[in-house]
Amino acid sequence: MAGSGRKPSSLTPAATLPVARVAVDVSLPHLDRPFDYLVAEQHDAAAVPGARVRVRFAGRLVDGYVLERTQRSEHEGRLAFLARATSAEPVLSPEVATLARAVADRQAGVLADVLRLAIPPRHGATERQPSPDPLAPPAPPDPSALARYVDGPAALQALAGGESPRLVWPALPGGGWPDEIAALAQATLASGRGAVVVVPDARDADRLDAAFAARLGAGRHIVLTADAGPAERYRRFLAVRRGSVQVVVGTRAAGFAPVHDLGLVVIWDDGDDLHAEPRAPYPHAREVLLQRAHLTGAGAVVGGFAVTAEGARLLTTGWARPLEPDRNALRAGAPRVTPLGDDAALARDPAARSARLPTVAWDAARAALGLGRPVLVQVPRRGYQPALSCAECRSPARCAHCAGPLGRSGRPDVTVPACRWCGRPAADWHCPECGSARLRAAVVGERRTAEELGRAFPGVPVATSAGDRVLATVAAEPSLVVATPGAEPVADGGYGAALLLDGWALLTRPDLRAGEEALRRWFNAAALVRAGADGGTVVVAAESGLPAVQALIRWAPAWHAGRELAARAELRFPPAARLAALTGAPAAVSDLLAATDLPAAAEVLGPVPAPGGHERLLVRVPPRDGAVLSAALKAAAAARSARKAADPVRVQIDPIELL
DNA sequence: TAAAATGCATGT
DNA sequence: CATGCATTTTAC
Repeated sequence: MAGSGRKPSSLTPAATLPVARVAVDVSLPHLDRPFDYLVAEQHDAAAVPGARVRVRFAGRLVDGYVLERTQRSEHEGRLAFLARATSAEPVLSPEVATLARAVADRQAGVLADVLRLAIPPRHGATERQPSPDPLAPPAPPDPSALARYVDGPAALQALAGGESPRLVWPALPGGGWPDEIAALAQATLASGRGAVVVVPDARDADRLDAAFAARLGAGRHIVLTADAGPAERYRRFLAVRRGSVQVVVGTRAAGFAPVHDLGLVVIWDDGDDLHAEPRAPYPHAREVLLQRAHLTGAGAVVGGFAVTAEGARLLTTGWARPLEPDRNALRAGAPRVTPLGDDAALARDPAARSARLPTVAWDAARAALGLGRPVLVQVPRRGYQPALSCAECRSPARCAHCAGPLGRSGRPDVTVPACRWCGRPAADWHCPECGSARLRAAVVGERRTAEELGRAFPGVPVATSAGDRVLATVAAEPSLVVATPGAEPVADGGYGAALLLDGWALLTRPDLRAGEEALRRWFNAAALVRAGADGGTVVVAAESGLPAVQALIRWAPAWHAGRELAARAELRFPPAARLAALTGAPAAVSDLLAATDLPAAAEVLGPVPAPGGHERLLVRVPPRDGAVLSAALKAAAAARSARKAADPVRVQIDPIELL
């Protein structure tokens, strides 16, 4: 102290609320809590709750957000001053701060990682520009906008009246859904509240953009997707945060959009795995939005042509109610569905063998083309991993111990199939459905469909839509449109027919959502086809006895979802259980597991080998223990990071891609 | 990446 | 067993 005067003496703390609680941008689990700093007079005005700041943390300068300003600190030691107040823009709203904390907790992850997903990078020049003035609330929509659903008009009236209905919405086929979502947002706006709508990809966001502009007029909604540049992205984010716009449409990160007075969250096609965030802590947009509705008391709509098992569970727990289609509207709108029968019949069909296009499908396509209408052909994507199923009845092969999917790591004649979850070999496997002991690998999709179709229908133009060359729309003219699932263009007036040729490749995929996922893709394609009364036909290359095929024929998504949920409950799969996947170096995984205070009901499956010399281990608990499990895993990870354990372990809650 | 805490060699 | 210097740890 006898030396030169030190810098704290040159700074004066702010007169009131001199302490800032700061969420520092540090991903270490044991440092995932607020840290207190003194606010110097010169930073007093800018360091408001929600503002970005820079602080000296363990020697280095890091970014952070002010969570709150307080008079005193609980911290025993000396407080450092904020190094600087980056800007006075309160980008982190209290509501989003609470949401991000809850999401981090559920995912056994760190707040800083969630905030990185929730808040776009700052763009200073943009921040200096004003955002537009907010518009007055619009008139509520005519309740008839949802007249095709039994309780649709009532739902709109409830939203307009400030209530918060929670709905699972099996959407009617056709192109009406973007306007129906726009009507839900309009009703919410009429109550003075805002809405957040999350869709799987930018193409769906574009469709909603058009529908919202048509229904709400200009300036009432904003699109938040990843593809805008940094300045534009920040400009739109600020317009939302400043309250200029109360309706947000976008992809998964838009689920965190800081909409003022949130009244409604909507997720469209929640079974699409694009809703699963690939970056830590791997939150799923549906879970983010449901958590948000829970925390804020906002309404929630889980919609899509298909219904997921998670959606069905919201109904069985009573958290949500169904928004049921009117029976007449369904009968009038759904296409006619023809299953192709078993594949023994296909094998005898010479047309199927030569052109790979069964006669039934060929006839349906020719009829539609004859009426001057386009035909959609859905083909599997390349690269499905072969999974094992019963050679007789095609049921997926499952482990007798934990019901995980069976796989084979090497040649069929030398290796024994083993469970991909717990690693147990399944040498004496027998099919629980039919008793057969023979296994077969899944059918792998073919790629030459477009050329072959061109030869089968000479003179008819063939377009493809897949991968990075995706078409948005096709004209109401005779053409063949070959598309992979998720890349189907919308046809003006609807397709005359759709041929769903990927039946077995979809149904025997190795993940536990195979049936649900196959049906979801079929529904999404079939919804683009004209109504049966208008000649619309869907041909599906799968056996009519399968529940997924039955659900398509009867257009009964909720029925299938209920069955799927029951099946998951039987097998103790999510959402009827909570799973945590721990992946990393073998020693690190066992170290983390040993440090975890597991709930009594926890079941440990594995470890099994994972790519890169890693191992993966699963922990399964009943749903009610989900929060306890996440907290225990987080605590164990914190203990590891505190003692500087080198190799990391990835923790994923209910990971979407369980092989 | 800065201060504090701890470790360690050196000289009495 | 102080002292000075190097290394490790903490994290406001």
